[in-house]
Amino acid sequence: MQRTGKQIDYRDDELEMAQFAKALGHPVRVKILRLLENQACCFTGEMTAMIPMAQSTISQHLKALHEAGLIQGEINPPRVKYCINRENWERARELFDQFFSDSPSAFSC
Amino acid sequence: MQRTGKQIDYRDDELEMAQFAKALGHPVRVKILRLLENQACCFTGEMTAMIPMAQSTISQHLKALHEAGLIQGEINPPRVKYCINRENWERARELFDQFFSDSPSAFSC
DNA sequence: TATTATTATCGTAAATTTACGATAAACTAT
DNA sequence: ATAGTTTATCGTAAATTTACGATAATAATA
Repeated sequence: MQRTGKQIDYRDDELEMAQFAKALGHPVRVKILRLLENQACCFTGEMTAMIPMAQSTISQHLKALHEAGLIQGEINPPRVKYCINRENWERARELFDQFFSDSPSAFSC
Repeated sequence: MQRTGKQIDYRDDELEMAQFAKALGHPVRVKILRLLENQACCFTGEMTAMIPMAQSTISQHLKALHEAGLIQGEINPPRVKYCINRENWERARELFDQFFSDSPSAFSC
């Protein structure tokens, strides 16, 4: 909560990882990304039709994914077409891949 | 928040993904896992020495990682030796790998 | 201009997360 | 038994997240 002045020196990739992971840390956001991955839909409305949640809540989750950089929106009035952000998606893949594979020695502890 | 009776039918792997991701969703937990990955340390005390956070806070984060299944603790009185949980680590790797690589078509949207 | 359709934002309440210090618990060693 | 060491848990306060309904914003269309 950062109530003290103490600052922890995180590495850039630690912060990046955590940010991407945080965005993936809710099942509905995972579901949304899967839908976009499979091109099952792209417009916000299609998601709100498939997921029984208030439209405002979906929009909020889309915002979170957008702010994390995992998706991008293209205005196509009056609708918005969402897509996966190719560049950051690759970056996230890279980070997770490195993170999980980087450590053959870790299990002998 | 689940204040309504509405239940969303998440797939098992969506829930699993989200849970692992949530555990990875804080930089200090990423750092802790990296330390364990690199075998830079194993005992709780070594982490509290390296990370300028209250011992109770570190312990709380360790609990979160433990509950997510990413680490396991072995009591070695009066200390506790933490290690990465091999089985779940593999599972997480698999899930993230699938998730990120499963979709060559997603970018043409 | 008024209407319609789609999406974002606002205001909110409840739940959860995060951080801390203090304390308890568990086990050794004296 | 007592003291010391290490770690978990408790109690807490502040921040953030999550969900909702209501409303605003935007642009096409009638």
